[in-house]
Amino acid sequence: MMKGGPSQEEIRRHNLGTLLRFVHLRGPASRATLAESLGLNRSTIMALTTDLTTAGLVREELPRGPGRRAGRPSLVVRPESTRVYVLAFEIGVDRLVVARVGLGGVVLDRREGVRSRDADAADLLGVLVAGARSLIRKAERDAVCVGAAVGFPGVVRRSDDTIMIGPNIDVGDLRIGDALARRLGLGIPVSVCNDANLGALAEHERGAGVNCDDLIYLHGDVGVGGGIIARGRLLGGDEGYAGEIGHMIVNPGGRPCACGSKGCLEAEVGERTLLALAGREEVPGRPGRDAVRDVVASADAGDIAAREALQRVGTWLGFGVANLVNIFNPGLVVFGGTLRDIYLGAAAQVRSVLATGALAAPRDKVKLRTAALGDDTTLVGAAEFAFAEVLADPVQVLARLKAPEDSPV
Amino acid sequence: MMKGGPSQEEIRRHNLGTLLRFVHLRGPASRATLAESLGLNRSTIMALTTDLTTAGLVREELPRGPGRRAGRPSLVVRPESTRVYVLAFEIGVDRLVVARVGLGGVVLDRREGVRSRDADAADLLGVLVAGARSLIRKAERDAVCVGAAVGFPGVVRRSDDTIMIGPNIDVGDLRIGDALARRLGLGIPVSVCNDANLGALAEHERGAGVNCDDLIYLHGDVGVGGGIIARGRLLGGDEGYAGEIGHMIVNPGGRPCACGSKGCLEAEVGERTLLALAGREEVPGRPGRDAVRDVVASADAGDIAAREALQRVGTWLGFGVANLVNIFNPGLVVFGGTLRDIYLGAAAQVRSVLATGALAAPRDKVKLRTAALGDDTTLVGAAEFAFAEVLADPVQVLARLKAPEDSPV
DNA sequence: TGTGATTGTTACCGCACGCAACAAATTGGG
DNA sequence: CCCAATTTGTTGCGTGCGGTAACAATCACA
Repeated sequence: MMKGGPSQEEIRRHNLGTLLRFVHLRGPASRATLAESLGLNRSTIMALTTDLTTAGLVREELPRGPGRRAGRPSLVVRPESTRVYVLAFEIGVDRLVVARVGLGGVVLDRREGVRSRDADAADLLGVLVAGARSLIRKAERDAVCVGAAVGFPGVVRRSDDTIMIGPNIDVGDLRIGDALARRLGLGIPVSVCNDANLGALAEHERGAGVNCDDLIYLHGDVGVGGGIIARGRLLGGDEGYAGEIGHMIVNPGGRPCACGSKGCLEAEVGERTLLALAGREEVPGRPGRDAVRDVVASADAGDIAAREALQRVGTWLGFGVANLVNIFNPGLVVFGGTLRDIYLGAAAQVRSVLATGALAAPRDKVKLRTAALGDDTTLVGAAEFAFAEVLADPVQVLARLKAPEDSPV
Repeated sequence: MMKGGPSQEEIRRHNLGTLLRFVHLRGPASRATLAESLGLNRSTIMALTTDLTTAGLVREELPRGPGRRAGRPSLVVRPESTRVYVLAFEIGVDRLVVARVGLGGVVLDRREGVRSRDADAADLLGVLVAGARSLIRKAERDAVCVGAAVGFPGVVRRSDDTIMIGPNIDVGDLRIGDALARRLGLGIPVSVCNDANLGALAEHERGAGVNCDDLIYLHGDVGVGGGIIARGRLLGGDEGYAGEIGHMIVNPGGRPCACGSKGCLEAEVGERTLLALAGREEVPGRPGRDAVRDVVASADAGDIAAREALQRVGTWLGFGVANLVNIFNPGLVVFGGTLRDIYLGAAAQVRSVLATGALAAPRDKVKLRTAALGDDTTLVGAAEFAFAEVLADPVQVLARLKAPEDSPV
């Protein structure tokens, strides 16, 4: 049923993780604040911060400037942002990004490049590896990489990080996580995760949903993806495929979708459909994002075709959101990627459909927002995903990384 | 952020709860089995069982008959099924049920009655209270009631158990949980929960989904409801409304639904629609369940209209399931209530639509099953819901119940 | 009847956290 | 400039929980 090991070690692990996560997500905090927030004793907080300091994960400093209250000033615990970092990769349909993200969520350095839609897997890997190496080279001498993750626009199996479908990027049978890990040679695994799932994670932890434990993130690119945060955690489902909201059938018998079905949300509100409805041609080599923005701008400027296209797309988006609201009762729905622009251009229509299509009770309190992290949702999500292991067991993970010669596993 | 209290007590609570839950769900088990399954030491298991025995929650006995292996026979820990029980209420559209369910999940005693569809809230409460009192009277002298819960076919807010909508049962502004608790006078709160949510819980813990931590339960009655189990826990959403799958719009612009929208799953596959499509009239006073069974039987016997009605309903059900599979990636979808009969009569159609409407990856391993608990899903779920508190903190809850005069809270 | 195997029982140990007392650092007032 | 009040760092000690090990109890089998 379950194996827990000695439970006292688990308490310690849990408390170390909670403390580290606190300063990672909410920034530097005084020991007093930590004791208050975590509900732990002063002495316990000291023991924990001492451990983390020894491990090199946090630093304790005297607060600068004059304290506002009387009494001995409390030591400020801050994450070692420059010494502890992860590699975050984003594989987009139109771009490739690699970033070095420090503990605390600071993007220390990044490399970004466009990607032509017919480039193959080998090109892709080469660019990512070269970018990562260059980032690592520029890092400080004593910096430690504690994780790495890739955001990918496709269906990814959780058990072995295998890409099952990559509708807009062909990677064949390649396990890009393993391939990247091998070629980087850092001795750390590279996770692969669906881009919209990562977006949900990012918006939940650092974006529009920091105060909401039940939210849905909808991401538009060439396709439409989604991620669900339930009870504060990303929903994976039985094999990690959960969140493929883009293939919810909102219009049975509607427009054909790349997945083989008809009337999927993706088929009705995707970039290509919007352009077609607005009477525009897809320009090869031009990022879809710009084209979508252009349609929204034209609609604002009075273009009838663009306006009708947006309204039509907004209607189907509204049906999709209504269904999600009924099924999940989220506190928040976040629109990212091209859906951000589409929502901004069709909010009234979306809300109108939602008003008739969703039950009053779950509809009453749900908020609709655009992604607060802009175009970095996937990247930030990948970084958070990569940090997950360290946050779950800070000391052990760091001990393993610092003595790679000794213990084989 | 969080308050945990002394962490060691939490460990104890957790282990006591885990042990009690084990024998509650999987039946009597030897100490040796428990030690193995929970990953705890013999001595720890002894300490835990001693606590639970003292509290009167379990009993330890020498195993009957000859043991099969050599060595000293291990004491068997079994739940005190007759001494510790909960009250489970089911408010159905056509029936009312009260049951006394013992720890371990045994239905010790029950009272069931039909309910006319125009009965009001006062009648309803009267019947339930009378039934419960009669059950309590017949119980043993030293039996302890440790919880109570009601399954209700409507939208229920979690924070205060208020019924927001009861489409087929009018209870006005009445908070039936509080009302029941007051009239029973047992000093224990009575929870109220959506019936299909409870069905999901029941099928997960004692039905078709015991080995599946990500499943969806679909329940058909007059309306259609649902419940989602994700990572082994019931999904509630922001306010507890999650699971209103019956109001997912599968057919935009389709049949009008009681909720005001059109083309909801409930409107397309509900009892009334099936009867209408099959050319049958609703007979006042006749339980819908029988009418649905009759249609399925007729279809099997060759009735063309019934067959076409089933096929049509099966198509929409298939679209609904396909969407759920794409969004959640469940390992299992369970059909209960009238949907059990409908699925049995239209399985081929449902699977056919699922095959084209869901992505290959999540579709590949999902299983479709009928409810293993038959018509008792809601009742069993209510019992499990009522047991939740004792299982979370066995000793404290029992201590509170045994000394109600002393501590005010 | 004796032997090996398995488990119940008990005393003891390590560990994590809370508590309380004391030292240190700061603010503010006389 | 000094002192009281306040807040926090630091340290030693106590409590409680689970693990370990040794011994006693009970079974199957030869």
